[in-house]
Amino acid sequence: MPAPITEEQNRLDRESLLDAAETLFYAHGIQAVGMDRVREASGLPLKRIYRFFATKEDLVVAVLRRRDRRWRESLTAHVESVAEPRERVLAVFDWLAGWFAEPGFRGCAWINAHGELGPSSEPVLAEVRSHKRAFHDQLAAWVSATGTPVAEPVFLLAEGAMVTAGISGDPAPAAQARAAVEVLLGH
Amino acid sequence: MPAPITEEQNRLDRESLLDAAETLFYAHGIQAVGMDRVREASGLPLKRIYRFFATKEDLVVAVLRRRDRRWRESLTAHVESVAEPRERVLAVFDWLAGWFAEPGFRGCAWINAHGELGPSSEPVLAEVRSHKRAFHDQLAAWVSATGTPVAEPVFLLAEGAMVTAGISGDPAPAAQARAAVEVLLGH
DNA sequence: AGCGATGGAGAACGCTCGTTCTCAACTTGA
DNA sequence: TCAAGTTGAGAACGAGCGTTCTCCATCGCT
Repeated sequence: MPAPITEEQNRLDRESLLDAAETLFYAHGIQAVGMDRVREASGLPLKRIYRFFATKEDLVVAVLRRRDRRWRESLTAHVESVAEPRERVLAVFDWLAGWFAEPGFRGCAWINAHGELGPSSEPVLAEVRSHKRAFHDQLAAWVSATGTPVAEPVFLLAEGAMVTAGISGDPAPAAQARAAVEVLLGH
Repeated sequence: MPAPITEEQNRLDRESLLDAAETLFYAHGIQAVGMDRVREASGLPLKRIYRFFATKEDLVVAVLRRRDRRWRESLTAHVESVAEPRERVLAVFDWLAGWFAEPGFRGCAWINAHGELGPSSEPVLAEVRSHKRAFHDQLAAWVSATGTPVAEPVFLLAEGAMVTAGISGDPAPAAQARAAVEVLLGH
């Protein structure tokens, strides 16, 4: 064996690749970003990229999957740092407010991916549904801990806030949704 | 002048073109549908299509604009056939339920277009924002007639229902949002 | 030192897209 | 009837895509 690549280097490069692809896809849309731009941004040769992921579609799914893990971990960490069940549910919307206000925020990556590839890519559609179901179930668990059966409307308010903030560029929907959730949870 | 086309024929063909484009764009996504497929479905020569709309982007904007007019007219007709203000607001969600249950429903065309072209087409982005603002303002007027200051959460519930029904394919979010609106409007 | 396999850089391929062009057929006014 | 100009059908073009291939430098091993 001649000039191998260490297992550790492989892992680092794979993360760089996912970093570059995620940033580009989120900022410009998936279909608008060619594999050449991913190569340029990641610094990896095309050959290596296609050894990690056999097709662009595989790369897209991997990006969404990693983003899902990180997104829900970040949300969970924020929410579960609060003790009281009712406050926990409200903390979801505080976290959303922070997300919406981040520079470069362009809406929910999964809603956007659904709009772009939902009709044409079965694996991407499955990944989007999986993410939304996971978020729904997590949120429903937090809501149910308050003893108030309002999981569905709270979820719809969160989704409405995401899509509206994404389109308008205004983070205000997070606070508006939060206020409505306070009412639904009872005073 | 040799072989002209009547003004009336022009109008009919233009509508056929918009019909074909709207159906295809909505079903398969905008970027996934080439101008050749629009030509085939509309039966119009490419030359004529480009005389109506100089670019595909112009066609997309025209499709969204006509759909916006029809969509809001249909909603308004349904809602304003009801007299009582509170019932009017609830009628919005009945209308949404009917829409979500239509065969071929694939979510909100504007949310989808935003996901596809929001980052890359300024005219499409403007059209999406214009539609959402118009819907918001109309809905807010209906809500404000009830004397209850809950226009924003009602709008977010509607948006959340649209995006969730679009991704899941399940029309249930309309009824869930309706139930929450009943609570917000007071019993 | 030399062999052989591997990696990187990017050219190349096949395809599809949006858009434009060619050209024969046709309609109409003189 | 004839000339003129518009129309329709589709070929053609240039660009960009995802993906694969070529080629050379590089390294480990005997």
